[in-house]
Amino acid sequence: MLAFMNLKQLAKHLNLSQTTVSRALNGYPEVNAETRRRVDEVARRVGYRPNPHAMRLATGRSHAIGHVLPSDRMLLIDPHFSDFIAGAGDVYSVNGFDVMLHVGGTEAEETVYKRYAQSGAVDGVVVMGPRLNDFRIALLAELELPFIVHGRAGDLEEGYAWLDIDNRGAFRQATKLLTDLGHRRIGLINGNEAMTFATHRRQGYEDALKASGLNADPAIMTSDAMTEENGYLQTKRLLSSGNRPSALLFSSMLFVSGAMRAAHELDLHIGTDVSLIAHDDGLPFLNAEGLAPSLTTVRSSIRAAGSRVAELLIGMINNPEAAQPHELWNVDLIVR
Amino acid sequence: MLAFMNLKQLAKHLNLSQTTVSRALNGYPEVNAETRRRVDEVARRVGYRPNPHAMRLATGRSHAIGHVLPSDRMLLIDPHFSDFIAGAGDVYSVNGFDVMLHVGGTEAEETVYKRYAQSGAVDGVVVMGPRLNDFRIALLAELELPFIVHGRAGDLEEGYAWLDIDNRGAFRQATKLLTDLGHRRIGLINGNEAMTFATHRRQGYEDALKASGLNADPAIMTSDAMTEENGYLQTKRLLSSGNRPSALLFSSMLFVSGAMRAAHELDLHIGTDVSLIAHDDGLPFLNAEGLAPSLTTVRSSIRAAGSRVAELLIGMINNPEAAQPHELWNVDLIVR
DNA sequence: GATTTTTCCCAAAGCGCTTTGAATTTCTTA
DNA sequence: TAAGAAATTCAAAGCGCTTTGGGAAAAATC
Repeated sequence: MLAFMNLKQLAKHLNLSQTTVSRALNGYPEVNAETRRRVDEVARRVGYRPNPHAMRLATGRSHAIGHVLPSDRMLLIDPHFSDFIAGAGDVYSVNGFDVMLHVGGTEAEETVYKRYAQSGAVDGVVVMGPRLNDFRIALLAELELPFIVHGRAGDLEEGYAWLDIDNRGAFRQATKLLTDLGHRRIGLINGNEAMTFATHRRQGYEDALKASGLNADPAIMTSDAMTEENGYLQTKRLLSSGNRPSALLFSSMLFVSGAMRAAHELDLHIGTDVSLIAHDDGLPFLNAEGLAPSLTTVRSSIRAAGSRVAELLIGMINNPEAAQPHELWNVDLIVR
Repeated sequence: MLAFMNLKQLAKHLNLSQTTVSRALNGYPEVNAETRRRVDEVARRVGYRPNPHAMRLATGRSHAIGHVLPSDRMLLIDPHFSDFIAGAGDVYSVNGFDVMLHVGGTEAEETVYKRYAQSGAVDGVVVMGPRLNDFRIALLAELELPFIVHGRAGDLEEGYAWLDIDNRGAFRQATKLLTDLGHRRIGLINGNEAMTFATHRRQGYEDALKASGLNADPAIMTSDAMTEENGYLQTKRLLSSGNRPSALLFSSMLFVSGAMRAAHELDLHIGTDVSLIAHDDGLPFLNAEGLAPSLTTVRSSIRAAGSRVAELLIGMINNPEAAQPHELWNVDLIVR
């Protein structure tokens, strides 16, 4: 069992030239069907694997996708990330792509992208957690490195590929559901509004309030990192204020964990004293269905988004001429 | 500004041979100090970056570390993972290593490791979430791919490098604290015991019970994926049983979220009706300090473990002759 | 001053793959 | 049946770097 055979040896073994073997293996047309069969069979039998570094050097393609996580703490550690990458990773590996992950460190994020572009270390990158006017978009466009954004950079929708969920629509719907139920004072516990998804959610919320002739009250709108603790703190603050909201809208299930804790502490009953609706990314360790009283959610699997983003990016890499994909996903309002 | 200059061009630009330039850049001794200075300076000025693929092909070293996540769902999506990798990633990037992440997909885990070993795609790998007699350890040893295990494979402690926390000691201590306080019936909500860390924790728990002349009662010991929902379900089950435990021990803060929900629902007051102690991995989105009533924990930062594991592995790669590192970390019992 | 060392640098040979350009062989067509 | 076309195959030239095996110049030794 010659585990570490290289092309040259394999070719000799087959009494063929490297050229022919290489072509046979890579599916080029100019090779006899019978020859190809032989090559494939022997290659499989001896367990031949082309050396990826040599392949990369020769082709200039790396068959790797870059994910760069800002050194900025909050995004990095975000559990939403691991679920996204779980979805994407699946697609990558099926398509023979590796993931190059870059986390924090001293090297500036910008430098990492430049290095990637210059060296061909990756064939493309995924931009996660875009901000308003995110600098990465301009940078990557200039570097001519194929990339796709999970989310959008503010209102900018052209000039780059993206996949986003309709955060604005989702929160509009959710808020409308509450106003239709008669709620007049609805709090919003949002994620950090430096991120566009949070901005969009606030806009949806405001849309719906306005449609009902209500004004958004900044006193009951918050914008913070999505942690259990912040969910607790903000909920407690809002629910213990004099003019307390009768319903709360959350940008993450992580908030909800904390919120329930706060509600219980204040002896407020969820569903009667205060209504809760949350955005549910489908994080597997935090299941909305399991909550009692069951929670109404706007649900969109972040994992599914990861898969699709990966597919789209691979498509862009394989076919650079095609138009930049833009996908806006509807979000399911699940009334419970 | 010639951003995409290669060695040849750089050498010509400097009126030197590629050899000399390469050596100057890589810190070899046989080059004149002044020459080296010139090379360094010009290289920096023109922004020269060696092509990593060429480098890898020539040296056979990839400057990348592999992390392979089993397709098995529960580990993969585990938020503990993202915090571990956050710690490791920092160290990698400081040392010029990339992370190769492989997630699920159709390719068998074993095949991935073989491919890595054969092709030199990575210089080493990190094994996460080891199980009793984990097959990866034998495999990687046979493949002669440097690797380090975060945790241990059951009682096997030799023959591979590892870093683990003293789970057994931690749970022994935590349990002892409870028995010292007079608790006689203590429940254990553990992670999946296929993982060694969970087994170790149970053993520590049993050690302490035995030391107090108590018997472990399987009826109040559970072993499940560490999710909020399981924490809720198991806590509810245990606390609504006839002979309910007066204290509960949790393997994860995720469990605790659910547990608090369950306790509130049952109208049991935490701290008086039932005492809680949990293992706290220091996940940033789930802060034990923020909990009220504040929670006693055995705490060990999974992120710090990630950093240290990365350091150790890089050390092993740079110095293959050295002895395999074994590190057992004490866990802090934080009484609140 | 001649010889040996040391210092510094270079040309050229890989690393293992893809791809170009050309050479065979086989098949068509006139 | 000879010439042109099509089908296959090959030798060789890269891709951009490291590293081996010398050499020339400078320094040290006798």
